[in-house]
Order: sequence, then C-alpha cells, then structure tokens
Amino acid sequence: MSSKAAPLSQIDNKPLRARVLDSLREAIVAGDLKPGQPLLENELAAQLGVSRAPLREAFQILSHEGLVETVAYRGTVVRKLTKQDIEELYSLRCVFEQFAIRRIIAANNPLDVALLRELFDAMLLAAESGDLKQVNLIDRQFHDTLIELSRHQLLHQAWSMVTLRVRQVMALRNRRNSVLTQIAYNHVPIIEAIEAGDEARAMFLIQEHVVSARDLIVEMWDNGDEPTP
Amino acid sequence: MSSKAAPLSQIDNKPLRARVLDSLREAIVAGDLKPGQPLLENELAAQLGVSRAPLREAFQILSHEGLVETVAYRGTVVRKLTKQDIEELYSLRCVFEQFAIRRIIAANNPLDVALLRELFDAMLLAAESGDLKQVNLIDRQFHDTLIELSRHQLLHQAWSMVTLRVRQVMALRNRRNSVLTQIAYNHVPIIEAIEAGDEARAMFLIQEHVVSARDLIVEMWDNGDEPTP
DNA sequence: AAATGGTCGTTTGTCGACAGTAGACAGTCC
DNA sequence: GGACTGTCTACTGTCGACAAACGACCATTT
Repeated sequence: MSSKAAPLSQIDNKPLRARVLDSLREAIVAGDLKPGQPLLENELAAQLGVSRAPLREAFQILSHEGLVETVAYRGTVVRKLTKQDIEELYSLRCVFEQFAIRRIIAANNPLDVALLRELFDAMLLAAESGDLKQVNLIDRQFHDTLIELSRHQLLHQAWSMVTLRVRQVMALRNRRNSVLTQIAYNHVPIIEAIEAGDEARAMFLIQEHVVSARDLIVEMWDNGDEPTP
Repeated sequence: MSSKAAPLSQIDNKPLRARVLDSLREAIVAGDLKPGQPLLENELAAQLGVSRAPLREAFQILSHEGLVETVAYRGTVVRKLTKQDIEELYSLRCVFEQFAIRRIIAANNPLDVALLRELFDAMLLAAESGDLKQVNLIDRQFHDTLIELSRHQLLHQAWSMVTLRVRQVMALRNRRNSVLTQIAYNHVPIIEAIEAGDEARAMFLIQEHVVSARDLIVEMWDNGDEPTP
C-alpha cells in the first residue's frame, strides 16, 4: 500500500470501523473466532477498546461478506460452514478464475505471464525450504493475482467474498502437508496454457486445480449439514 | 417475499436500518437519487425521520453493494456509473447467468422449465397489452429466476450486487420501447435450449442476450469516463 | 399436566451530543 | 505576487445513555 521509498511511513488514519473490521475479519478467516461463536457487542467493544457504534458498522460489512450472521434483536454469530457452503464456495471460485483467465488470455500481455512465473518461482523456493505457511501465502497470492490481472474491478470485489471464506475454510482444517513442491508444480501447466493462449486447456486445468482443492477439504469435513434430528 | 395465502399480513418488525436500507436502495436503483449526488447524513436522517446511526449502518451495506461510495471524513455519494462499470457489470452478469443455466441443465428438473415458461407467458401477455413497465418487471424476474433455480446461495448473493446496478443503469436511461413482443420472444430459444439440455447452445444464447442488452445501453451512454481534464 | 400469561434480565436498537477532520478562505511573510 | 500558514466551518466519526425486544423462568389457570 505505502510507497516504498518514503522517509516517513504514513500514519494510519483510517476510521476506527475500518480497523475494527480488519481485525475481526482477520480473526474470523484465521479461525481464531470459531463458527457459531456469538459476538457480543459489549464484550467485543470493551475488548477492542472502542464503543459499540464502529463495531456495529463493521458487523454490517462482515454480515454482507457472509462471514457472520446477524439476527435482529438476537445478536451476531460467526457464520457456520456447511458442506454445501464449501461446495458453493469452490464452484463459484472456479467460475471466477475461469473468467479471469479468459480475460488474461484475451489481453495477451506478456508481462502478466511474467508476473505469474515470478510468483511460481517464489512458491517453489518456499516449498523447497519446507515453509508451509509461505507456500500457502504465495498460493493465495497466485490466485489473487489471476483475478487482479483480469482488470475487472467488479470481479475483484466479488472475488473477495469468495477468497475470504476459502481462507477461513483452510484455516479451520488441519492442512495436511502433502508434498509441498507438488503443490507448487501444479501451477506450471496453468501458466503455460495462459502463455500459449490455449483457453480450453486453461479452463480445464484451473477447474481440475480447484476441484482437487475442494475435494481435499470436503472429504475431511466432519460437521454434518443438519445436526438437528 | 410474503406468503400469498396469509390471512393477516405480517407486521413489519424489521429494524430501522433495514427499512432505511430498502428505502435508499430503491431510490438509487430507481434513479431518484442520481449518481454523484452527495448523501448528507443530517439531511437524510431528518428527511427519513430517523437518527444518523441506522442511516450510517445502511450506508455500510450500500457501499459494499457498490451503490454508493464513502470517503472517510468526506462523506457518501451515489456511485457514478462509467462506461467501464457497465461493461464489467454486463460481462459478469453473463458469467453468472451462464453458470446458473449450466446448473439448471445439470439438475434437469422439468418443473424448472415449466416455471420459466410461465414467466415467458406472462411477459408475452404484458407485451401484447403494451405494458412496458410490466414487461421490464417480468424480464427482471425471468433472469432472477434463472439464478434462483440454480439453487446456489452464494451465486444468488453475488447476483444481487450485479442486478441492483443493472436496474440502476436501466432506470437512468430512457428506455426505448423497441418492439415489446420481440423482447419477450427473445427468451424462447433460451428456454428451449435449457429444456433440451443443450448446454453449448444455451451458453451462446444467453451471451447473445446479455451482450445485446449491454450494447443497447453502452452506445447511448453519454457521460464520459474521465470528465476531469 | 399442559397451556397460557406475566415478570425479569440480558442484549440489541436507537438516539442526541461531543470530538475530530478535511477543505475553503483569508491573512501574513518573503 | 506567490506560497505558506492559520483560522473557520460544515460535515463525518465516535461515544455514552436510554428505549425496545427477545428468551427464560415462574406463577397461574383450566
């Protein structure tokens, strides 16, 4: 965000609600606030050292992002994730990425591919040093970059709704390490298909990629959709 | 929203912010609040007879829906619609509808097609009696129904962001009457393709449909993207 | 015993008041 | 004269307090 050569870093002057929002969102997608957990306004306000007003304004956004659920006069809880939620999440994610890739291919800008290759190199590096956290971070960056390179603000906005909850899902399960370098190498054919302008192949590959990611999650998702008898 | 055979209609017990939200949203998508128009909190609160708190909470949602733009300490204005916005709007809309139709075809439920045919009949009826407003309403319902029949909550949520602003766009231009019955008949081949399970054809048709709708708007969009010199 | 009705405590919903900020305007120094 | 600086104002941001609504519990009635 900040320009890199600035002698003095910019003072964070964002409204409180924005900082509260970021804080809560991070806690939710990181899994610190568990699904189903009620968010009491008084308690949270005291904990964050703010009044209820900015907190409530942050809740509005979170609710619209689908991270929490608010019932009038009943309160706000972290949204639960059912198996169906996950199916929907990944299926829409796939649609978004396919659309983004189509646009990238149509734009046909060599710099785009170069950027993706850069990310891949970084991911490979992290994988070889066994840094799982870093691999995950770059993996996320890779897919976020796909969306950004599509240069479609509205898509970008819609994407944020999906990617936030995907992060939440990944945080809530114990990610098996799998083979790190294998994860990294999975991205190569996608980049190559984009580079070659082979739309059909890119569509197929990204779908495979997302579906396999989904399957990893879904099969080990323990909580049932309908816990009521 | 309300069930139709209820002897007593439900008393509106929604929180103020929700009613404020609906009111503002309707005013914006109907074009009563013009793009660029500043929304002064005090003024609007007085006008609606509420305090600023629920109004501000409504602003949060509207901002997240892309209908207004809020700058910290500067205020909130109705979001302007540039040509690029419209391009993005319709391109994403197309992606959403294609995805919805793929799911409808996959579900292969005859009742879905029946419902769509029903809507078509109603549209045709309205078109023949020259009721432009009604045709537009049913046209909207038709496309909303496509999304709903996909039975994909997340898609439905993302769709609302798109459809709201499409309504705004349509409200802001003076819709040429064109040939009403022609508009209605445009939907027939789409329904037939769904019925036949011909995915490729349905994809093509809905794209044509959306693109032609977009072209009608874009070509007569007068305001430039960058009015600043 | 089941169902109805009332009370109470907790939590959210709303309000009015105060503090803070950005931009506009005018004044001052070079 | 030009540019910087100080003030002023209208608006947003935040707060604490009060009102309203819900759910749980208990008393009452049939």
